[in-house]
Amino acid sequence: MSELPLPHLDPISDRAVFRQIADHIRHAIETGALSAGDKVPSEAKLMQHYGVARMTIRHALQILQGEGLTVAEHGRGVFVRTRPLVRRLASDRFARRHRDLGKAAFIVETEGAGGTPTVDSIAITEANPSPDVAARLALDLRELVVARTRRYLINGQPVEMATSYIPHALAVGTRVMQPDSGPGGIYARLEEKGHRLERFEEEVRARMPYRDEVRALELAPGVPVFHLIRTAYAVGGRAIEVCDTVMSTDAYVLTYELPAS
Amino acid sequence: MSELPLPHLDPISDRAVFRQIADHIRHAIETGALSAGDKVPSEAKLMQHYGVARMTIRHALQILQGEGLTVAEHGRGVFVRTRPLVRRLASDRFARRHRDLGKAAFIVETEGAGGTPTVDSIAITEANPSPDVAARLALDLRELVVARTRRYLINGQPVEMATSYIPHALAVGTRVMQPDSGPGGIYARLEEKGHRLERFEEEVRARMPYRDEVRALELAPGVPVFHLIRTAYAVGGRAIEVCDTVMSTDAYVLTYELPAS
DNA sequence: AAGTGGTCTAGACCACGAA
DNA sequence: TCGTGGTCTAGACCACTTC
Repeated sequence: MSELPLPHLDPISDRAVFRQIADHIRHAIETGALSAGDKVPSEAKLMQHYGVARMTIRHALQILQGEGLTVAEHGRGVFVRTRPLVRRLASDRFARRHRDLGKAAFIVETEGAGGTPTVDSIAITEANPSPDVAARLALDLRELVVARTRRYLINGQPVEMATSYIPHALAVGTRVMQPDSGPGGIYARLEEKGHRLERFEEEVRARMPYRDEVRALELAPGVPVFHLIRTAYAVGGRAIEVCDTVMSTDAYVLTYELPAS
Repeated sequence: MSELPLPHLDPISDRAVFRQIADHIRHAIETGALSAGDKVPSEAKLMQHYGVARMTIRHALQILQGEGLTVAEHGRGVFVRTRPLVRRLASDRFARRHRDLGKAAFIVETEGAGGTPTVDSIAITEANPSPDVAARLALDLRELVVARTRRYLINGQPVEMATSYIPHALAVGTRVMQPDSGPGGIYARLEEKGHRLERFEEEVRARMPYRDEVRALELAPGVPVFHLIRTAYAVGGRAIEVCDTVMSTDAYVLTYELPAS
């Protein structure tokens, strides 16, 4: 406690004790008295400092963890969270000129930013579409779609999980159904087959992650996820792919260009 | 408990008891056995059903609340959260054709969706820009900017808080500095002054809200916020406005159009 | 072994809401 | 008044990390 001067409880305030304690620690983080990676005083020390029961201290720490300000590490202590490398996604990231390089966009961008990219958990299946996917692709529920799932990592840290759905009729006989879809990715394969891409529509939501997302993205408590649903339209207006993506909001800033006219 | 059949604890599992209980209730919500607005069994009933201490039940309920699945109402009970009216923001929402109507975009859109729009907490101040705003507007830190802050509500429910920053030199002698900026809003005023808008750049982040945002937007626990920073560029490339917006992720889906070429 | 957080108990008193 | 959730206590035992 000698390192971190914390105030004492205000006996007059009707603010709950655990909230006051959370306020003190939050303030220390916001002012920089505790900075990223620093250890928060242990529960035992905080109990002694404030003269309250352990559950009260734990409640306060839980508030901060829910706000995404701290992480607890079993047996080591509670630490101020460090922010990972942030990846900026530009709205022209699917422009054709970025696709002719022969390398996937994710690889190029990550290496350009000085990180080491990895892609794993690649699974390719054929199944009937969900009602939502079917509606977006203007398909019947009994038609087949190819689902390509993969997980993206930067410096070994998972940041994004994505599943693409492509009508089976468009995928047959192409590398779309193989783990390595070839230079330029599946968009290049679809364009080779005569489906020239015209535009994409992207829906952006944010929410707290589900349990399996917490596991797959190794999310810290209190970190929301972006949920993107992108539909690719070919010239003529036909939807030829839907991509459903969940990404850590810690690792991404999305940027878009909006027209004025 | 007769209404909601919950399983009992698995004595073999090494999954923590409070997690198992949270799993059961979450499953009931996901399968629709409990739907939006329904009351979760009271703590007392859950204690009896599972034969555990009250703190264990509370811990389980806290997990669900942190996931944004439930809300507790003091003296009434714990309820499955209801989703509010969702507003979809299109990427052409600042196109000039939407501005010539004489009404603010927010009003038109909300009325079109059958809601009642309100704008309050309007504050207009002059001050030096923050380093971030100054950089985006290519201003010196000693120059003045006009800050317009307002809060938007739908059916009395706050959904969005926004602050616009405009270089003082562009705002003098216009209604930009008055609470009612006139038909078409501040963009129309800036264009009248000869600053024809060319494009907007929007940065999208998501995170857990700060305390003051929880208050101002009346956010339920476990609901993240979108944080948008939009910069407006005039023909010639000059940045003429920065708008900083915090919105409930519950109330919004953002949609963007991406070019393929 | 010592220190840390993770889980759980069995109570207490309080504040709020509905009847 | 009664049932509800909100706060808090004072312990217990366990699992993990560091030394």
